[in-house]
Amino acid sequence: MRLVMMGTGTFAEPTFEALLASPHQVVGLVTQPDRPAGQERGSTRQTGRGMKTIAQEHHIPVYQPESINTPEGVARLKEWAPDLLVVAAYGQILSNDVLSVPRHGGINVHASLLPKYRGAAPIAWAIYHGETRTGVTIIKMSVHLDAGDMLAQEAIDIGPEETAGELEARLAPLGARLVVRVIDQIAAGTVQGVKQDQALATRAPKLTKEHGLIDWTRTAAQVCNHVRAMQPWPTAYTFLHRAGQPPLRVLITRAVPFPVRHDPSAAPGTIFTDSRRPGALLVAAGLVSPEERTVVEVTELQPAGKRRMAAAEFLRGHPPREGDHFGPEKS
RNA sequence: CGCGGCGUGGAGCAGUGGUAGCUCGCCAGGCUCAUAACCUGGAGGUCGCAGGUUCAAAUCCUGCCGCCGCAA
Repeated sequence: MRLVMMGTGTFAEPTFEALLASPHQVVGLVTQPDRPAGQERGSTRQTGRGMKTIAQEHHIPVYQPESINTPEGVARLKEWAPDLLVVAAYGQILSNDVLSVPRHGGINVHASLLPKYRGAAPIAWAIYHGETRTGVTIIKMSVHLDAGDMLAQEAIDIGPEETAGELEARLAPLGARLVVRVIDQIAAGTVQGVKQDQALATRAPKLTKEHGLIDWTRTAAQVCNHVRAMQPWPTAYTFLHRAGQPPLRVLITRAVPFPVRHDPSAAPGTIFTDSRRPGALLVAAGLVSPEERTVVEVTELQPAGKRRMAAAEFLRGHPPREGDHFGPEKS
């Protein structure tokens, strides 16, 4: 079959490479336009090789429209005369006109166990809500977001300390395997779809920076899920409040629940240490019962303008004083 | 020329014109049944680099290099 790949980012790469390795013919790549890429900064942010680079290595034509849902976009797709669109983390909703171009329409690789977590950030929201199991679903695309019939699904466990970035890295190859299987079935005419149960559908909206703000009144487990879910982007953050000093923005990059029973009268966000845990930065979190307040151990963080550091290092320069606490910018 | 923060002994920080300091680590010794323990002594910095202002600069000014955050 003649395939057009539509996708952006590291999640799409394994799928793209699997298509290229398959007997099917990849006739084009549609990906997001190049955004003005900031300065190179030594740090190795680029985990993937880039969809565009992969396409060029295989001499696949690339199309990067601001919107694919224009007459021009549809025309370009028609020129490629695809039998099927394969979509993974493309970032644009496809119009009916676009989906009507190929005779088999489009299929989407979605990183959740649909119908749960429909939307742009299924991995992060699954972790945020404390799920212990998630997976990949291949769906027939329809005009309604992530609501089409399910063509294949496979589940995996989520590690107790696994971040969204780590989980994505495991889900991407899983999706690539599934999608190739589904394409073979479509080609053979043996594919079978299963309707989604609308009643079980939940939303996983696109993340923004504001989603990173930590609410210390939630329980320790919830705060830690939040931290994992926001990693590596947009990253959980809070503000360090000290007497006589302006709030210091602090990114929290790793945190685990610390199983101690803690004084319920201590306010959420209060910073303290414990002799049983030398070098540990502990933060009071929300109540789980009137008698028990849970505690978060922050193990890695990044103060504004500084590099990422272990909690023990941070404590040397910021020894906790009475009244120091984490919280929103104003408190 | 997108905006901003920062570069001070091995680590993290304070110090904004006048003898370079704190916490941790390290070395030596002491104390203790014991403790992220405590006590004593010690090593380790040309305060990113180069100019300038000044009697005097980590501290003010200019340029450069490097690191980081935001915005994309």
